[in-house]
Amino acid sequence: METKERILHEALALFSERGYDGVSMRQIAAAVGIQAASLYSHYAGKEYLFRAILEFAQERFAETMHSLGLAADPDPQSVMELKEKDLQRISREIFLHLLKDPTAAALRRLLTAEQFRHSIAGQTYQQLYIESVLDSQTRIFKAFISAGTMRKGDPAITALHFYAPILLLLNKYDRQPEKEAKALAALEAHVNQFMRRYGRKGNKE
Amino acid sequence: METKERILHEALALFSERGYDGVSMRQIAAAVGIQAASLYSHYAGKEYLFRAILEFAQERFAETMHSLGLAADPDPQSVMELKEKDLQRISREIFLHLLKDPTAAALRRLLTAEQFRHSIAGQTYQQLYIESVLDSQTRIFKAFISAGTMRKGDPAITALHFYAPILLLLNKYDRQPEKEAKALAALEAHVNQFMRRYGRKGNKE
DNA sequence: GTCTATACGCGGATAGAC
DNA sequence: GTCTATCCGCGTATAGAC
Repeated sequence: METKERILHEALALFSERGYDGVSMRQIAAAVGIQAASLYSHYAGKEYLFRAILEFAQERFAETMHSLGLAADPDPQSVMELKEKDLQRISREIFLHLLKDPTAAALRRLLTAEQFRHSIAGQTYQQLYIESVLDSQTRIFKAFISAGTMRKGDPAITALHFYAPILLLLNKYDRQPEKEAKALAALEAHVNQFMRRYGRKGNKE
Repeated sequence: METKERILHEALALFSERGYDGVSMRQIAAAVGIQAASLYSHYAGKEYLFRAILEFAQERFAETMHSLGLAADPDPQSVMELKEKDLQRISREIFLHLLKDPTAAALRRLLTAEQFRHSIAGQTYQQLYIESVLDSQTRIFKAFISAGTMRKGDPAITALHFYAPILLLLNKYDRQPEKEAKALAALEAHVNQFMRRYGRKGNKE
């Protein structure tokens, strides 16, 4: 990996643990194994390094969503082909990814922590972890409702009901890595109860 | 207000905007109108001041919950007397309080931002904004389900379905104070759809 | 591109007078 | 309890040699 990339990853790891102001350029350089002055050959300053991390976050997030079949600009056809069981798979995959993938978890923590201090970080956090996911889910549920797979209801609120608990569980189990099994059980219980309440078959209850 | 209290409130306001490491003791002193050295007559150091804020957060939160009829250690009788319509009122009141009350909003933002850096802040965040609320709501829904007011289902998951969207909406509209009306409309739509899905009368759909 | 050396301000904190 | 004065380390960043 090139030095510039190594700097970005080491900085991300440190920032996500101690915050932007809690990490010095010297410490980042030490983690990379170079002198602090050398960082300035790659990034014009600490702020520029931080912005590069924000851009990296957006790229990574888009890639992840795409690989899970949740592109920001999806093929309408592919949305129609999604089934209810895909929701179980997708929610589980996205949950584990955001919880355990070191880079994804570091980015999420960093954006969460810095959202109020740097307006760009706030916008990025909002865009990635709230709006883009809700939009994506809203499209899916709209298709489900049209197709009769799900009960009628505002698709945006339905997406909120599906996604918000996932985000809260992520938050809750973030600091308790030893309870991963419990986290997954809670996630599954959430999705199951959601299906019973929102799915067509749920009316039998 | 005593100097010690003024220090705590000014520090809270500054920390919540710029973070713990983003605010110096000199800046806090300037906001209060004294010299930095004088702060040490009230708090032994920056860390001690921060911990005092965390303790204050717990007290304030408990008071707020109590005034909304959501004590941490509730009278079982009072829980039974809650009605469905109380949910609308409570959710609206707690939402507006956490969103707009300056002290409550500052505490929430500060704890959100610092949760990964100071383990005590992380515990406090988790305790206040996740566990205590979910526990409280779980008790209420358990009572509702027993009383037949609500459909059967895991009360803990039901609480998750009720509270998680509120927390997400709080997060979403935190940086958009001009959209308060929209935020309240979304909150009401959430609670309404929740009622239709979970309430007894919802079966008619 | 990386190094050493260095500039210079600001950080938390303390001493001691009033 | 508040002030002035001060300590000293660490922060970001630059200059210039290799």
